Order: sequence, then C-alpha cells, then structure tokens
Amino acid sequence: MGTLIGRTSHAILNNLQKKFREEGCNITVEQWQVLINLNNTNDQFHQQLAENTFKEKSTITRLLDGLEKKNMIKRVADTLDRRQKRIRITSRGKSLLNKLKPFAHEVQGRALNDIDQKQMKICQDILLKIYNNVTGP
Amino acid sequence: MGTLIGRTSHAILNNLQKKFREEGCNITVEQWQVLINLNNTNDQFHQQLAENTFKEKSTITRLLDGLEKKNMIKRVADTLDRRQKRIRITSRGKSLLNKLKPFAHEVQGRALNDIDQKQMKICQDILLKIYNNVTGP
DNA sequence: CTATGTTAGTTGTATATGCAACTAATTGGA
DNA sequence: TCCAATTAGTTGCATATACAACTAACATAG
Repeated sequence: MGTLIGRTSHAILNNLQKKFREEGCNITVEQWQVLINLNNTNDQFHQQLAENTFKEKSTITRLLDGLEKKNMIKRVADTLDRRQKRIRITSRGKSLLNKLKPFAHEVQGRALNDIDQKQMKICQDILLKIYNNVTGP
Repeated sequence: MGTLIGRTSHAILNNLQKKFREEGCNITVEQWQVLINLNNTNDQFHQQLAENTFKEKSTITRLLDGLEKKNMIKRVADTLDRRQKRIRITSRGKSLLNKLKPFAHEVQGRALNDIDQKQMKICQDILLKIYNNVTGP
C-alpha cells in the first residue's frame, strides 16, 4: 500500500513537472506549490507557509530563495517582530500562475479521468485516515 | 487530491525512516526498498531492479553505492554480457532485513489502523487507476 | 536593566532524484 | 571484418528534503 501511494504521488509530480518543462515554464512543481499557496493567502509568515505546504521551514527557505531569484516572491520583514518575514507573491508570480493553471488542470484531468466520484471520495477519506494515523497525536 | 496523496506518501516514508533511526538502524527507507526487492528476487540486473523499484537507473546506481559500501549487496558483472551487472543481496543484507521487518510491520500496522478492508481495496484501485492514467500509453 | 531562555529564519551536511552526457560493451549491417 | 548504432551502467549537475547547529531578535524573570 505504501509503495502504491508513493509511486502514484511520484508519477503525478513527475508528469506535471514534465508538462511545465515542455511548455517552457522555468519552475519546479515544489515552487509552484508554494506559489499556489501564496496566491490563496498572500503575505503569510515563513513558518505559516511551511505548515500550509507541509514542508520543513528549511525547505521553504530554499524554495523561497529560488522564487525570489526569479522575482516571483518578495520577503518582507515584519515591522513588529523583525525576525518574522512576510512572503508576498509578486505580479510576475501571479501571471506565471495564470500561465500554469491550464497545464495543471490538464494533468489533473488526465489523472482523474474515468474515475467514479464516490469511490474517489472514499479514497480520499482513507488517505486522510492513513495520514492522521501516521502523524497523529 | 494530488496534494493529499503526496503528503500521505511523505508521512509514511518519514515515519518509517524515523523508526529505523530510532532503532539504531543505519539505513534509509529507499535503500531498504531496494533490499526488500532483492530479497524477493535476488541477482536481478541493475535495470530490472530499477523497473521493479520504480526508480531511475541513475538513482539505483547511487543507492547501490551506499548499500555496497555497507556490504549489504554485491555487484557481479555478467559473464555473457559484461555490461550488465547482477545485484546480489549479502547475508549481512538479509539479516538487516530481518531486523527491520518488525519495525516496518509496526509502522504499517499503525498506518492502516482502523481502516475498512473493502474501502482500502477501493482506494488501492483508484490509486492504481490514477497511476495508469498518468503514466499510461 | 541584564541574563537567560525562546523563537524565526538561515546555513551546513547528507541523501534522493531527474535528466543529459558520458564510457564501455554488444550488435548489426555493408 | 569493420564501422555505426544501440544498450548497460556511471557520472555531472541541479533541485528537494531532513535534521542539527547556528544567528538574530524578542521575551521574561530577577
């Protein structure tokens, strides 16, 4: 079961990454995940972003390094607590997301093609259950 | 959906890796996956092993480097075609696997705790369907 | 106010991975 | 037979990740 989950996850990410590359988009799927998250909720603190993307804060540091270099995001030190940094998606970042959206949509459509909605709901519930079992209290 | 699959996979691997480390076992889950596979079918060619573990051949090269350094496997050049190498698990590798087995079992038990078998079957079918959709012809 | 502890984010180090370029060995065709 | 194309595995290079150690900034007790 673990193997199946792992290789399915892997296949999806890989497929999406390939699509991005083929379309000439200079971004990794992990960076894209961060951008998506910022587009939903902008100006998150570094740590919040880490929690929301389920990534380590050090991993976020490096993803943000890459995104900042490409001018997709900015780090803004908080005025009240200068340790904290707010992460802001730039207009360049937003327009990249818009460009990526149809590609992500296409891959998702292919992935979920011909799948029964009820069964998929069950699958999601099981995965969440497993996730909670493993990370649980 | 992709996100859920991804973070569940991640959580499982992470949990298992922690368990291995806590128990003082000097091995990564990826190396363990390779060992498991070799224990099922020994003396596979490098490339076969890559296919069976769903990993790139270059990834396998490095995993085998690590395993060979720890004397868990041996690479044996084929006599008929000297390009090909048979990968053989050593007795040391086998005994490590035996040591790891209960830990893997424990993590799997925790992960699948309180999960309905029928629903899990549905979940597996969906995951396989997604996998095939994505990698498919 | 100062010392001590805590927290946010970064950096060092190691492993895993993808892809392309490479090397060595085999095969196939002229 | 000899050269071109193919194949098995390795290596170079870039990114993602985990974990621990680190730095800077804040908080709090005395």
